[in-house]
Amino acid sequence: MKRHGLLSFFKNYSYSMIILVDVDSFYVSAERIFRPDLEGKPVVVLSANDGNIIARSKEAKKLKIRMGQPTFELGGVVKQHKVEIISTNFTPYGDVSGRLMRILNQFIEKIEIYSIDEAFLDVTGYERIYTDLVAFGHQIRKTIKQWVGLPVSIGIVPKETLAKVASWYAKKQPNYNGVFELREADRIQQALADFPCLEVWDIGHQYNQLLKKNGIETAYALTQCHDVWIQKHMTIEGLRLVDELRGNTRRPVQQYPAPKKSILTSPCFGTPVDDLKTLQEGLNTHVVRCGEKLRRQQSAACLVTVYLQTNPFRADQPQYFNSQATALPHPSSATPELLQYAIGVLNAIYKPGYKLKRVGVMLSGFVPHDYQKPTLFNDVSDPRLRAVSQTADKLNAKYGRDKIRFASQGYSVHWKPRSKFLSRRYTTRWSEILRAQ
DNA sequence: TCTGGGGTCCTAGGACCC
DNA sequence: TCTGGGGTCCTAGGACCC
Repeated sequence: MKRHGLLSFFKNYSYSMIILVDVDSFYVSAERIFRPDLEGKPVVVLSANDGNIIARSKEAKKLKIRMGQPTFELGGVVKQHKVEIISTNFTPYGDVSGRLMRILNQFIEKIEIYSIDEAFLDVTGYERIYTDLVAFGHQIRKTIKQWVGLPVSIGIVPKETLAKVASWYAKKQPNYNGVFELREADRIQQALADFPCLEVWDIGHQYNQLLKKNGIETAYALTQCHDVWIQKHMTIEGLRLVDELRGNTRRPVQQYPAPKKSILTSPCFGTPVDDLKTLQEGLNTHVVRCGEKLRRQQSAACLVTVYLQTNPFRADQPQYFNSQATALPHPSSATPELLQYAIGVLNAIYKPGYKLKRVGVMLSGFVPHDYQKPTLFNDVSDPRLRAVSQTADKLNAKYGRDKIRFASQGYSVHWKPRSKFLSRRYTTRWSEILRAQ
C-alpha cells in the first residue's frame, strides 16, 4: 500500500474551480413544471415501453422504489401510497434541458453539457467576479428555479471527480440548501473519508464488490491503494479516476462535444414480433432515425450492424440473439443506402419461430460526410441520395417527425412501444400547449 | 402480462502480415 | 522438420455512465 502524507496528497489542488449543476430527479422535476399538483407527492417516470422506473421523486425514493426497478413489481406500493406514474416523454425533457443549459451559459461561457440534466461550469479565471463561489452557487440555483422551475444541486470543486462527492453532500445535508463547496485539502479529505466507494464516479456494483472484498469501503481508502493493483483490476480508467481523487490530475472541462463514434437505435417492440415483414418495417423506421442522427453530426458511416433479440427474461421461451455487420462500399449518410444494406443483414440473420423483442441497428466507422476517399472505381455515394435525405430532414424538422417518410417504413403500429401514462408535450406542440382558465 | 435506450472506454484473443 | 518476433486490425465481452 502506498501512503501519502496530507501535504503531498493534496498539494496539487490549486486554484482552478469547477461547478457541477445537476437537476434533482430531472424527469420528475420536468413533469412538475407543468403539473404543480405533483409537488410533494411520490412520482415515478417510466422508461420507454413503460418497462422500468427511470426517475423517482424524493418521496418515491423514501418508499424504497429503486432506480431501474421493473414497473410490474410496484403493485401494492402504488395503491397504498398513491404513487403517480408517468410514461417518459423525451421531447419536453429535451426542451427543458436546452433552456437550463442556455441559462447556465449566460453565467459562464465555458460549460460542458455532461448529460441531459448535468453540466460543468469552468469558473477558473472568474475569481475576481465571483469571489464567493458559494454565494454564486445560490444565485444560479435561485435563477434556475425562477426561470425554468427546476430544482438543482450544486457542487463546487477543483476536480470533476470530486463533483459527484460535493453534489452528494449538497443533496444529503439540508442545511447547505443545495450548494456544497469542497476546496481546502482537509475538507476534501474528510469528505472522501465519509464517501462510499459505490458513489464514486465510474465505480459501479462490480467494482464495489471487488473493493469491498479487499476491505476498501470509502473513497479515501481507495486513494490509498497501490497503483499496480488498481490498474490490474480496474484498468487504466480506474487508475485515472483514483489519480484525480488524489488531486494529481485534472480532466479539462470540454466545452465542445466530440462527435459520436457510433449511433444506435434499438427500442423494444410494444408486443413481440415474429414475422419478417413487420421486422423489416420496424428496422426501416430505426434506420431512418439513425440516419437523421448521423446527418445531424455531419458524419457518414462505413459500417452497418443489425441485431435481433428475443426477451431474455422469458426463460420459458426459445431464445435467439444474433448480430451481423456489413461494410458499406463507401461511406454513406443517405437513408436509402443505409436502408438497403440494413435490410440485407436482417434477411441474413432472421430465423422464423422466435418471438422477437427487439431489432436494432448501429452505425459506426464514421468519417466526415464530405470525405471522399479516392478508389480505383471512384465508388462514392450518389450525392442525390444524401440530398433527398437532407430535404426530408428539413421538412420533418419544420412539420413534425415522419411527415416525410420513406415508403419502406410502413404504417404498422402494433410493434410500436407502449406508453400508457403519457403527459403532454407542452412546450413543443401547439396542439398540446397548456391552457389557462 | 409486465424487465429501457443510447452511449463510452478498455482488454484479451485471434487472424494475418512481413 | 523445426522454429520467431513484432506489428496491425478486428471482434467479443465486460465494465461504466445517465
